Amino acid sequence: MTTAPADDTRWLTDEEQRVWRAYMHAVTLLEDHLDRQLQRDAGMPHVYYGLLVQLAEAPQRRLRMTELAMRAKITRSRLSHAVARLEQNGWVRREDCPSDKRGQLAVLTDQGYAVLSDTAPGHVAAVRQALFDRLTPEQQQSLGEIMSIIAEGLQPSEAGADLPWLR
Amino acid sequence: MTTAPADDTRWLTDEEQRVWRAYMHAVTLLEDHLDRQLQRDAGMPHVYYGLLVQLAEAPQRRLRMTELAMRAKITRSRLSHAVARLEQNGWVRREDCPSDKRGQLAVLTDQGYAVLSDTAPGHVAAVRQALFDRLTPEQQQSLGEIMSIIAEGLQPSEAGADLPWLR
DNA sequence: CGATATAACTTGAGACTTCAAGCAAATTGC
DNA sequence: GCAATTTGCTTGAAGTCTCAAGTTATATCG
Repeated sequence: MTTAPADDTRWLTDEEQRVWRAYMHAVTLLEDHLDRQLQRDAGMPHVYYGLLVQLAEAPQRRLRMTELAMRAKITRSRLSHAVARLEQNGWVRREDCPSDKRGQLAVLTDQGYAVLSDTAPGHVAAVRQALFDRLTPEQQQSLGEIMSIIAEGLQPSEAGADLPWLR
Repeated sequence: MTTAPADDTRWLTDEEQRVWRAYMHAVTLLEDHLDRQLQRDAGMPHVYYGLLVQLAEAPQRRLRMTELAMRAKITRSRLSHAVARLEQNGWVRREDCPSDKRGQLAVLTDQGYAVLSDTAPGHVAAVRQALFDRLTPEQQQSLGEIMSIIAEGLQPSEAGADLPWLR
């Protein structure tokens, strides 16, 4: 005779299930919501918008490709394609890196900066309406702590994720 | 003379910025992480996996397309494409709805169920490792409450989002 | 009943992402 | 110094998602 296979999997409890589903629902709904908002008002998806924001904050409004990819938590490959598109829009420009001939700098153009200025208020409003306006200060703080923990755990002190050999 | 344009935008405070960025980082890192985990171990992205889970839980392991789309928080269109792919894998099958000739049922096949059985433990482990194992019970509860609030606010008591006229 | 509107779902094209592979420049290690 | 490795970034193809438009069936209503 055979014995039933041992199920030593620690399945999620009912309560954990509820938390996990609420998380998934909120996250997908919110990302969809912001994607639509920005596609409509700024003509680009949320990720691309985030790239412009990073550039706007950087000194000289420029960043090395790899640095930008790490800050935005996306792969280099994805960034390459994204910048190509943003370049076509005239919102970003590429420049050769003076110190490293392999390197490329993504530079926010004046036009790109203008788009950002025009659309940022609407975007902030959307974020407020969906998130901050609905949470108490305690919840906001709690959310920040929790998300920091999760993010930290997922970063092998690395962001590229283009690098399969790490992990 | 002209006056400077009034900036009545309620920008995010530094603290709000921190929360918002932590949120974005955690969410993108986690989704990427699970997408890779499932692509590697189950041969499908996270969303598709979620569809199989929904079907597995449904009575008769079948669901109307629209119902499935709502539960998974995706558009009907996206679901159509997804089911087409899952059908090719032999994990889902379409059936005509007996009561409504327009309707379609997505049915989880035995093969689909098997894939789920095989890969669920690994996936649960990944979720635990990334999320639950890192949070205190209080934080887990807090996360559940916060995410429920956000999700609720984003659902016009509707999930389709395919429906521009709502909104 | 018949016209009109609505609902369920699909389709195709274009945009975006991923993955593996590729190229060139910089770095490492004898 | 130079071969081997690593780093920085790009590319193309295949997969996925969005958006608008299309089809068929049901519901509404005068």
